[in-house]
Amino acid sequence: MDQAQSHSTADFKSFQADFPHQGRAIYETLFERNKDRITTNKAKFAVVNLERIFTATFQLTPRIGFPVMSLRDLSRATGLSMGGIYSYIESKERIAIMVKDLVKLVTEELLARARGLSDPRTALETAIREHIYATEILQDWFSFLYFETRSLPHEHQEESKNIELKLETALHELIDQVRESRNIECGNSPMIATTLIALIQDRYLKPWKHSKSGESADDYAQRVLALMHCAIEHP
Amino acid sequence: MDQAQSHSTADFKSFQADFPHQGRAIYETLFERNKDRITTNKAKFAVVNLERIFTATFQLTPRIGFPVMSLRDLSRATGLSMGGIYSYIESKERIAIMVKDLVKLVTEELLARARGLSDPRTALETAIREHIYATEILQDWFSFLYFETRSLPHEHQEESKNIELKLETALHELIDQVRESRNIECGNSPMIATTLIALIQDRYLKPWKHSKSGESADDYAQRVLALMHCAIEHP
DNA sequence: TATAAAATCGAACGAACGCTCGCTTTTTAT
DNA sequence: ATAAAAAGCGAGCGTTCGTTCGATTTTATA
Repeated sequence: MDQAQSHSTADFKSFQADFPHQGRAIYETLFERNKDRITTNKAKFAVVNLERIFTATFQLTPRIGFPVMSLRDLSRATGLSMGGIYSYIESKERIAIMVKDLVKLVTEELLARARGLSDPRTALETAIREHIYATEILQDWFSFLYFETRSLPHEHQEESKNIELKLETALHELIDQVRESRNIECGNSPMIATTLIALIQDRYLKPWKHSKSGESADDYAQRVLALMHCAIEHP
Repeated sequence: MDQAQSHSTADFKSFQADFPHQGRAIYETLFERNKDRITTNKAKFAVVNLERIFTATFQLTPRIGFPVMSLRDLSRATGLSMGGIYSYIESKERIAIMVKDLVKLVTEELLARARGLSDPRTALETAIREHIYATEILQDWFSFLYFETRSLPHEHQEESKNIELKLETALHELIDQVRESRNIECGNSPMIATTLIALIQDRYLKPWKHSKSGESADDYAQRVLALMHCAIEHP
């Protein structure tokens, strides 16, 4: 119990200290969840090579886009042969599907934890703050999914949109709960939820804008929350 | 004078009535601006075929992305042969560059007009409202540029980002002017400008979200402006 | 250290790509 | 109506793509 909730802390540093989806743990997760599609059996090999594959993908795609990245590019950037790569993916598009899978997993875990908090205001703030923190750590993954959703097979494309729609609905409901507890009535909760998601995304989608200012994730989260409370309280 | 300012009106319908970049006029502009690259001489042919090419592009790319759209796809969707298409574009990537060009033209025109208004509050509101209206009319163009900027040659990629950066700077300065005139001091103007752009973009980038609610451009603009004034006045 | 198993390799394959160019059809002008 | 000019065509070019599979190297086991 204590452990399961241990990283619902309020600043980035302590979030990062307990956040499970970082470093090689990501690739252990990926390996476990795709064991049947991967011909290599030993985690020892899989983890290091999956890391190579995704690191190279995130290095190549922001400049040129996923469809333009060829497996020869990927082979060069990973140091693996084409055949080597294909013992970890059954097809090129599987790379994109695995990214979608991890982003979905992380988003749902964070949302579930926030929803578990009893106080609506704390739940709402935690949901937003932790999404900003998680997308800071997993920027490459979230950014890739946003821009490359079009490269996914149709059913996975729909699933990718649903990740966002579910989060938006959850935020909108939490906002309504906060307002109820304070007897504020206003119909613009969906608009505020849209704004919040747009701001969370803006930060990880436009590093060329945000990294220039150098604002920390903590400061950004604080600004987003301030704007949110302003909008909630002055309808 | 009167005529030059004639479409700075406050609702979508009257904006649309005077907005020049609509229908075949777009393709006349495109033809004029690319005459030297287009082997066809007569506007009569160019306008109808450019329209076919861009209509087909905007029909194909949202599902599959620009790099995956082949010229054979485009040939099928336009009814033109491959050779026919190549008398209007010198290369596939020129399609994307022409989109960037038009979006840049429209954005700069709107911004210049808004800046020309003397009252800061009116200027700020006009800039935002008209951007929402213009992106409603030219949704395909703005959406294409956002997602396919990666397919552009490097220098055009930079230019595409600069369109957004210039708009953001302009909005942030206008917000400061509004605050000055009311003696409100606060350092979060850049954050509000970021929010405004994120909200304008959200609407044209996610039709699968916004068209569901059926909210009109007028209503959306009203909500965005309300949120903005709330944020400006309660620092 | 020998041997079986697992992991890795990369040349080769058919398909599809962007683009060209000699030809045909349509339009314009006399 | 006829000739010259413009527009449109599409098979074919060289290249590159994602993917495969028999050969080779590395690892695990005894």
